[in-house]
Amino acid sequence: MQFWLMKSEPDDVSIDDLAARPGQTVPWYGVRNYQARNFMRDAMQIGDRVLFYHSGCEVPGIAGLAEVASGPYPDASQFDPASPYFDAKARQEEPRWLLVDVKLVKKTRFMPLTEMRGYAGLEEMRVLQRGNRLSITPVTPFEWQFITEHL
DNA sequence: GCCAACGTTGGC
DNA sequence: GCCAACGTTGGC
Repeated sequence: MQFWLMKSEPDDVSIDDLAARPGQTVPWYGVRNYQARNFMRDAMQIGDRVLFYHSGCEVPGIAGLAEVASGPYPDASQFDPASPYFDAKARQEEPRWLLVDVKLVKKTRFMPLTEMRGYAGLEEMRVLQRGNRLSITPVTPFEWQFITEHL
């Protein structure tokens, strides 16, 4: 079992969007970074736990807990010219971009990024490192336990 | 809106 | 294969 942090822009998909559809899975579409794609393709397992993080918004931070609900499969938005995630170089027979389904475990208390930065225990956390832009980052078991205990 | 950081592109 | 230019992310 591994742990991850996955960023979503709430204007796109928010924790409340997931909470409004209990039990349903959502495809984690739109990842267009190879490192993040490779985490989904090569490392994630069904049942892995996920910190659902709101980014690119007024108050960024952790909004809930989710879990990986599928293996990797092609992200349909890469083939859709109407989508902002369209990739003209992607081929149906050789998709570039993959995704996994995620499902909400629970909406939690909101833990702002500023609070996360205040915990000495989270100093090493990948998402808090300077210049980090990866939308999917691994979380250590210690960090997972620390955060869930403080939610 | 600004800007630091980083990834990608493309000319050579 | 190098690297400058450019685009994007994302916090502030």
